Amino acid sequence: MTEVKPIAPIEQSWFNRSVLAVAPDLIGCTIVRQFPDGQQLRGLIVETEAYQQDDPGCHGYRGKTPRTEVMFGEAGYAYVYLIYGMYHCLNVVTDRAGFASAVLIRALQLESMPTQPFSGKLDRLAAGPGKLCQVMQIDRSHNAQPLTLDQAIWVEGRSFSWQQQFEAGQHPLMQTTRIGLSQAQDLPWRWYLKGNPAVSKT
DNA sequence: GGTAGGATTACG
DNA sequence: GTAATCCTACCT
Repeated sequence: MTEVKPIAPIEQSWFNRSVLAVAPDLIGCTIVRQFPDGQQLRGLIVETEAYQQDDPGCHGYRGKTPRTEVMFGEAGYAYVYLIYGMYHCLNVVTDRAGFASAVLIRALQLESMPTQPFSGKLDRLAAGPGKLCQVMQIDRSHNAQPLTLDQAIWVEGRSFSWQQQFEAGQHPLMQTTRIGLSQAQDLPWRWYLKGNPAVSKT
């Protein structure tokens, strides 16, 4: 369950496991957004949620549709969808092809200030799934893209020092219920770093 | 072709 | 509490 590859970037096979194993393991990993001009924006993952096909809260619960098709495919791809007509959410597809599952990335701790004029404190700029897509400029054009090094978005594993701190108990990992659902609210499939300012309060 | 509702957020 | 805002899925 806590098998972690400290090698960056993460390989496709690492995502090809149960979403319930990948979602907590993604905490402490880094999302890297590379822009066409070569600039990078990097953020540590501090909050995730797991969704899978047999779960009524999952978009894939009622079968494959054009929107959810990527969730049914190979692991290691981005699933990006629009919510409430105004915000995008970034998910990482996990597990085997044919079984819909993905990790929703809910909050990042940014490593540096983005060049775009965003207001507010750095540690709150990527607090929430909609905000992190705004600040990282992620939208549906990134849907179904592989999260590999040559792409606009990829994921890097935990650094050695972070993993050491984690094992020393300096980053308490909490598990609780998911946010904003009208179904399956009771499943404890949300993970976050205790005390991190980017994590949702509720 | 019409429409209800949603894995959100900021503001009062 | 509620508005902003529009795609998706599910009807007819």
